[in-house]
Amino acid sequence: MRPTDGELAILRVLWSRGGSTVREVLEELSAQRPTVYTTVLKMLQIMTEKRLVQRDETRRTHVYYAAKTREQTQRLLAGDLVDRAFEGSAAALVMQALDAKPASTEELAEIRSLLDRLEGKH
Amino acid sequence: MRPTDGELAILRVLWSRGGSTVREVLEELSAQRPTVYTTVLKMLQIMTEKRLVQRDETRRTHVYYAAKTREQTQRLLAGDLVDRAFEGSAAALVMQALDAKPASTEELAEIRSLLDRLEGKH
DNA sequence: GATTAGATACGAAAGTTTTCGTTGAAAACT
DNA sequence: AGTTTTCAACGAAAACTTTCGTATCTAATC
Repeated sequence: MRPTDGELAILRVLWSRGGSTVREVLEELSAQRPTVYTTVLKMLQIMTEKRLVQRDETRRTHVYYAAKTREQTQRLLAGDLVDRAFEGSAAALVMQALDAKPASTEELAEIRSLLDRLEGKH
Repeated sequence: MRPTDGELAILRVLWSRGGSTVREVLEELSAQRPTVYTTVLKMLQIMTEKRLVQRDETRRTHVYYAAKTREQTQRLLAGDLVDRAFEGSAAALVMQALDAKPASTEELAEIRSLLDRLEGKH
C-alpha cells in the first residue's frame, strides 16, 4: 500500500524523529506549513487503520511509529514508480533521476561501487 | 503538475501508440482491466483542461496526444519522488530502485557509461 | 472536588479522483 | 428519409484524501 502525499510527509517526520506524539509531529509539520493539531491526529488515526504506523496506547498520550522502515518504503515507492512510469525498467528510472537531480561526485562513486557489487553476483 | 495513477495509465497508452482516439485508448486499457468508454472520455477531457494532453478537434472523432514526452514526464516524476521520499538524494533513489527491480547486465553497463559521462563533466 | 489543560474520538465538510448513465448531435447504413 | 451506430458533452454519484470543529475523557492543578 502506497502512502499518499500527506501520509508521506508524516512518515518523514517519524523516520527522522523516531516514535513521536501527535504534538511532536505537528510541530515538525508546522515548520513547513501551517497545520492544525486535529488534522495530524486524524491522519495518524487513519494511518493506524491502514497499518502505515503503529501506536503505543499504554499511556494517555499515544506514541506513533512508522510501521515500515524508510528503506522499505523507499523500495516500495521506487519499484512502484518503475512499474507505473518506466515500463518496469529500473535503469530507465536511474537515468532520469540523475538527470532531474544531479548527484555529487561522492554519490556517483557510491553508485559505481553498488554496480560493482551487483555485477559481482553473476 | 504530477499526473495521477489513472492519468498515467492513459499517458502510457498515448506514448506507446502516439495520437489516439478515445476508443483506441479504451481498447488498450480494457486489455489491462475492464473499463468503460465514457470513463476514458471524461478523463481525457479533464486531462485536456489540465494540459496533460492536447487534442485535435478538426474531425468529429477527436485525437488525443500526450502534451509532454515520456522522458519529460519521467524526469518530473523521478525528481518529485526524490524530493518526497529520498531527502533530495537521487543517489538514494538509484540504490533502492536497483534493489527493488534488478537490472540486467546490459542495463548496468548503460548506467555505468552514464556515470562516466556525468563525471567527465567535472 | 472543581476547574483547567491537554489529549483522543467522532463526524462533517471540502477537495480531488474515478466511475458511469443519459442526452443530443453527427455519421453511417438501409 | 428513416434507423442505427458512434461520438462528445454533461452531470451526478462514489470513493478517497484532507481539513477542522465539537465533544468527551483524563490527569494535573488549585
